[in-house]
Amino acid sequence: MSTAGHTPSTSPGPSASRASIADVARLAGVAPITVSRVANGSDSVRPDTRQRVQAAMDKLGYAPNNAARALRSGSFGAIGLVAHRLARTGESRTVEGVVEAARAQGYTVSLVDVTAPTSDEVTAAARRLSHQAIDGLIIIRAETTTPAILALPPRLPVVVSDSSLLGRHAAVSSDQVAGTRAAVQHLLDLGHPTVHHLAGPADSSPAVVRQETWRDTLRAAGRPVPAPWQGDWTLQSGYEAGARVAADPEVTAVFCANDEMAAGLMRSLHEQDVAVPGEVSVVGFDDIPVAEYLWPPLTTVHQDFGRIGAELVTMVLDRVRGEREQPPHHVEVPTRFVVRASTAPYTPRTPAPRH
Amino acid sequence: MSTAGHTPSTSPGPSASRASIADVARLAGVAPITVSRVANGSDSVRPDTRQRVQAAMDKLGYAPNNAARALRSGSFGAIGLVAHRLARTGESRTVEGVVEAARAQGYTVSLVDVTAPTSDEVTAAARRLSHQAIDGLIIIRAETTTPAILALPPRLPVVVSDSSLLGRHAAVSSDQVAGTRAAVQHLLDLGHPTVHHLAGPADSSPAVVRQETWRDTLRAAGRPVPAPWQGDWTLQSGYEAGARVAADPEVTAVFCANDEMAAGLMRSLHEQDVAVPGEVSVVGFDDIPVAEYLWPPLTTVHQDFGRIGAELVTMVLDRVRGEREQPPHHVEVPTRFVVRASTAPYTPRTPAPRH
DNA sequence: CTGAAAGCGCTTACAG
DNA sequence: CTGAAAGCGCTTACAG
Repeated sequence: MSTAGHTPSTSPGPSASRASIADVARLAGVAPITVSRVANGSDSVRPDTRQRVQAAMDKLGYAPNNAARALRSGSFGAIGLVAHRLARTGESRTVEGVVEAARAQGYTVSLVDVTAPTSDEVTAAARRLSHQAIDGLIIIRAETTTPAILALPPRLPVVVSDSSLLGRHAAVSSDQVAGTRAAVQHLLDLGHPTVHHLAGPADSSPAVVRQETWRDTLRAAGRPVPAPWQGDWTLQSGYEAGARVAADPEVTAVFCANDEMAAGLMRSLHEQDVAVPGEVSVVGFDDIPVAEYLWPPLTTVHQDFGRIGAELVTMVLDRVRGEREQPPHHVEVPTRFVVRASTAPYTPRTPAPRH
Repeated sequence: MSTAGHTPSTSPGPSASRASIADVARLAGVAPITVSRVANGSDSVRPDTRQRVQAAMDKLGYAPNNAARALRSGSFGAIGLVAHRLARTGESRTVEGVVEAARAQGYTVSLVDVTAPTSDEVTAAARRLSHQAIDGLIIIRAETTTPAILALPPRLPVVVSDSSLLGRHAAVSSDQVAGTRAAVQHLLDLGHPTVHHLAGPADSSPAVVRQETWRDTLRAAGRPVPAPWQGDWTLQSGYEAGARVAADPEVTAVFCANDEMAAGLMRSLHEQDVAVPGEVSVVGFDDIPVAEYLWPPLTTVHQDFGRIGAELVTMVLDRVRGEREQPPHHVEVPTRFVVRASTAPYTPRTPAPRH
């Protein structure tokens, strides 16, 4: 390792001190504005001039200073992104979708996370980002159910992926209602007398939508609505719910508000020798990559997070480029119900306790 | 929804047109420089002046223009981050660690992804980011085994989390060697005659390190070294390897280069009625959140991605703040071997094919 | 503790 | 097709 930095640091490519537009202009024998035109791909430069400037840029390793460019032009080539707990599957896949779509449009993404999805935190994060020189802002899953008023910088185009802010901001969200309905109906069609629900946190708007739709679907079918169990999205909370499922032989079908809780639940049932799907059918939500490889493979509602990310970018850049402010509108990305092996036709459970 | 935008858009907080430092100075009756000092928290402002300026800033909803600030001061308050396939567990957890640590230091993160971790792609991404006005650059897992020369902008502090660039750039990485050794030794200690290996892609440097260490550990113990199987990190490739494991009764212990492949492998073995760990012990690498909730719970090597992210930020900001260029150094984050239920003492497998 | 002047590096009008 | 001038909004020296 000590042999590494041996040769003097004259790197092969760009020169050591950062070249400015004036340096390039001097070397090429033109005015700075001409360099600017070449750097920005303007048509109105003679081919030989362009070539001379290009050669000078290459020789000096010129890279335009984006701060200066942004200061003058008012456009930054960057989209701000506020996220919460971004290592979670849905979040990270959405971020990936945003970053890929942004790159395709020539934008980078400025990322800030919040420790809690409260409107204060989100507002502070947005403000920090707007200081960072961004053209538009995407907020991923503020998730709060209180329709918070975000005190965002004026004139900053904003798009959110949280349905709780619908009507107030432009939004992109999954069609949770259709997905939930398909999941619950699937279990009813298999003959289960009713469907139990392991819910997400009560302050999460997607969790609330899923719970309400589960309840409405049962009611529409004239089935009893059991009290839902309260989870918090984590594998651990699904695991803990397993004890209650195992203990109650009336429970033969469980709709979980996400795949992680379904995975935790299934593991708990395995440990207690309750057969899935022989005795209890389990359905998840999200279709995380591992869902297909759980044991048994999980029946779930697929969300297309990548497309949500791409739609968010499309919407925010539409607003960045559009002259006038557009009315808040809403794009709903379809979900897809995926039947695998964690659900089976109803059979009554043997009420005897096991060990 | 049509009732939403009813009240005229005089938002309660900031005024409609963006206020500059001159506007604030005029309102507060001070010079622009004084506003600058207040905005930057300088000590040398009298409390009453500060208060007057603060009031004016609040009234006008003033937010400093970061482009102008950056242009003048040469500091941008942003760290560039190049990532590949960032929705994967290790990547997204590392990104989260980076973003959290950066926020704690008052920095935002400018994120760009590459479609392939080649040196050309990474170089192009770094160049795009350097145009974006960043103070330093973090490259997550370039992953290539060819010690590529990245043509990075001069004077830009760079830290990578790829051990293949060690000695060339400052780096943070997991202690893969210790983790792998612990995993293989654990299986040998359980009495298995040898340990098979489901490897990661050959062009990935962590995959190569894990494979080499697996081989060295077997050799050091005087055990035969079976030909490794080739995977590609995906659940699917683990699942496919399952057919070979099931078909060969000599295989009683498999060290997988990551948890996803281990999960795919275990599902395949379940389907073929090969008992885990009764007949085949399985070990993974990474300790993804679901690992503990797989069936059976997966024995694996825990990597602390969050800490890797934090160390990356510490190192790059050290270089941003330091006057002189420091010699490339290397931080190795410890791994931790976690024994769960997918491994068991050796028993010979029944060679007969089943049902 | 406060300020007048200069300039960071670029691009927007305006000329020619 | 090319350029001289002005200025985007801030902060760095330098005074006082």
